[in-house]
Amino acid sequence: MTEHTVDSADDESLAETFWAVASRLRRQTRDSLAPWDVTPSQSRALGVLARHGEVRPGTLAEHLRIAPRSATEVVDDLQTRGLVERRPDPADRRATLVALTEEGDRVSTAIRAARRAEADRFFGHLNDTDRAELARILRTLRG
Amino acid sequence: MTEHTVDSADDESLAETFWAVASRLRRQTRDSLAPWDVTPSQSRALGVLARHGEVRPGTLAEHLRIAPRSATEVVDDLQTRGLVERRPDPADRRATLVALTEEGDRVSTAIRAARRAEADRFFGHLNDTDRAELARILRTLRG
DNA sequence: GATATTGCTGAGGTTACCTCATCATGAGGG
DNA sequence: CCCTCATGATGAGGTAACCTCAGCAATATC
Repeated sequence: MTEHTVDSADDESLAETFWAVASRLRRQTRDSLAPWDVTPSQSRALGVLARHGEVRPGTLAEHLRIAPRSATEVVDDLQTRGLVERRPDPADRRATLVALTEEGDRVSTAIRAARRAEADRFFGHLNDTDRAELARILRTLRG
Repeated sequence: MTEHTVDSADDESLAETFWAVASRLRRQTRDSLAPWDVTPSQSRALGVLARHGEVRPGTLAEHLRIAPRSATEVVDDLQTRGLVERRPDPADRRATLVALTEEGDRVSTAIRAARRAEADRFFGHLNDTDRAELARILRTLRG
């Protein structure tokens, strides 16, 4: 078994604590996505597609705030998993449109529910007051 | 400039706000580390070494909450940059001790100051009460 | 029509992690 | 004293999620 020998004593900065929490949340998210064999970044892309319908890879990249080339990659992965399909953009023959398949639509709906449950579990360790405080403070920091 | 913020369209969940803050902080941290050509994970390791003095790779891993093998890697990188050195542990011939070099000590001190300034800038928007609250809440979430 | 721009993707790189296998050393039992 | 098991570090090899740069079409602009 692992022992909790982590710095709880010394003056860990706020930023460090923040990152520790972030990495825990990231791992939990990953785990909660495991049943669908979908990575977090794929799930984010599915979310955009569910909200916006068919979009070009470039547009997807903007929504995800990543480079266009990286969007191509995510789309590749989703396509091999049969969750999205590419079709030519009738308006511009250079462009492609990416859309959810039926399966992709099902999975994206299921994931949305799972993610909400997962967030509840994670932040559920807090009482209502703390959760509200955290939300308020984070909104201040978001800028 | 490129960070994984979730599409900020609808449904502002706690998790989404959290990640929005995370990406802002991450970018700022990266920028503030640039002058020393040290990655965030290396800087975290330097921090642990500065606080704890010489430690074994395995102990370092515990503090950083990463696998022992990954600590070996971070130490490798810091060693090629001349910021740390390995020496045999006199108490156990299987083990190695990792310690800051003089240069590593200088750099880690400089980084510490820069990070504090950066954190002040980032978390400085909060008053003392909120900062304390945030720290407390994050510590309960860290697990 | 020549030129610049846009949209996508191939090639190849980076960071920060991971697991599994190996090897030396150390600790405890018989 | 030997045998077995646990432990510390590391080699080998892998993954996710990004990146840049180059190149090729197709479109827009002048």
